[in-house]
Amino acid sequence: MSKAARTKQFIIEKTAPIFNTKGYAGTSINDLTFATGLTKGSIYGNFDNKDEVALAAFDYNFMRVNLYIKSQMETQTSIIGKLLVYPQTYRSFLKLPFLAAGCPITNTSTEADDTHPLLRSKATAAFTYWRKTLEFLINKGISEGEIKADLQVQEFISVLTSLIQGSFMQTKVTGNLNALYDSMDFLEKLIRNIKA
Amino acid sequence: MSKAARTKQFIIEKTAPIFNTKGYAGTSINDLTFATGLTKGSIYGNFDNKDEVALAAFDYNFMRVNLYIKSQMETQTSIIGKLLVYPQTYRSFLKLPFLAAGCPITNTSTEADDTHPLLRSKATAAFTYWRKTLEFLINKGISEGEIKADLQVQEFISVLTSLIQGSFMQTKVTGNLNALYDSMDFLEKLIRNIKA
DNA sequence: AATAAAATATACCAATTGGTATAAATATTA
DNA sequence: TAATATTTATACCAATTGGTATATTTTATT
Repeated sequence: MSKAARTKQFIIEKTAPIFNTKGYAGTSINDLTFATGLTKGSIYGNFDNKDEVALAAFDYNFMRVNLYIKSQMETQTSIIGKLLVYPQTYRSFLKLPFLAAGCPITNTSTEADDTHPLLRSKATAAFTYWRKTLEFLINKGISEGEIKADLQVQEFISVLTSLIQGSFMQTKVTGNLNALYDSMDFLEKLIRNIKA
Repeated sequence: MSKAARTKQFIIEKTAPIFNTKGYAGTSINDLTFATGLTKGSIYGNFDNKDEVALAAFDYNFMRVNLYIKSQMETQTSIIGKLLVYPQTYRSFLKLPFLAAGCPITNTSTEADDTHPLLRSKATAAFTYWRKTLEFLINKGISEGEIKADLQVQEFISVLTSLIQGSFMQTKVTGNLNALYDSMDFLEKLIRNIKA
């Protein structure tokens, strides 16, 4: 790994939480120099513009959530067990630094949907990826006989993702954990209920 | 209504959609003059600063959604019918100008949760109000025998609000209506299912 | 160790940011 | 209608915005 690649990575890691917290419009180049301890020249030597840093930061934020979920799933053998990782992860978001500032998909979606096409397409791709992952898991569960064959897969996926995004956002802003816990309780019942 | 009051109202009405679309940090004073056709002096003559316009704009955006829901509920006699107004409203968001740029609560929540205490408390209050409204309706339904007496009211409210917020946001950013329709189908089943 | 290449810091740029003082125009009231 | 109060426009402010040219330092190669 060259020095340049390492610095680039360093900039991404240090600035990703800033973008997730303050948003794209709310984050200035000065914020980036402050977070990294580097100068403007150094940042513009590694990235063409603010956009590029923001896009890389989103990828990084999304990847961190993803890797965590994946690693937790590996500790589970059943499909139901793997699906339960989602409510369990978001339930404990306060202990997870990459979720403390909010879900990067939610944050990016609401800001970028009408303002920033590039970030928006990143957020859209993240949803697509998430849904594909769920689809693959559930279909596997169905073909292996663990999950009910008559499950309405797409509806189930929509409900799961909506419950997570909606309840997490609500709890983040109100500071009241109940909305999150209630919804995750409900989601866990839903997941256990699709068992064949 | 004095000229000043009318101008103030005019500024709020014209700028509210801008704040809802671009967010607080993404909206400049210039955007406000552009949207209103007024000059900076005129805006600062009616508001102390950008914050005040933003807060008034949020109130206005929230009120519009609220009034619409309320008016739709008045066409319904049963509590179940009134509850069904929520999924029906969000389902048809494309036809509703005040929801086309996204739900003001969601947009404000995700931007302000870690950055803007005043806006954040507005968003929190909006959630509290929404939940109280639901609580009142459901408890009325229970006492009148229309709704199951053993319903877990708080959990139901959390699930309802989360499904709406999460699915609407997802559909807004991906442009795919299915996530919204799926979740609203599911929510409608949930609502019909709490009938005594 | 010398040289070429890459990375970083400094100093700058025009444009835009939120905000203000003041003058001109418009409403309101006596 | 005249006087007063309010509302709006103009012109300005310092600070910050994203970005760049260039000089200096650091890294990699021979």
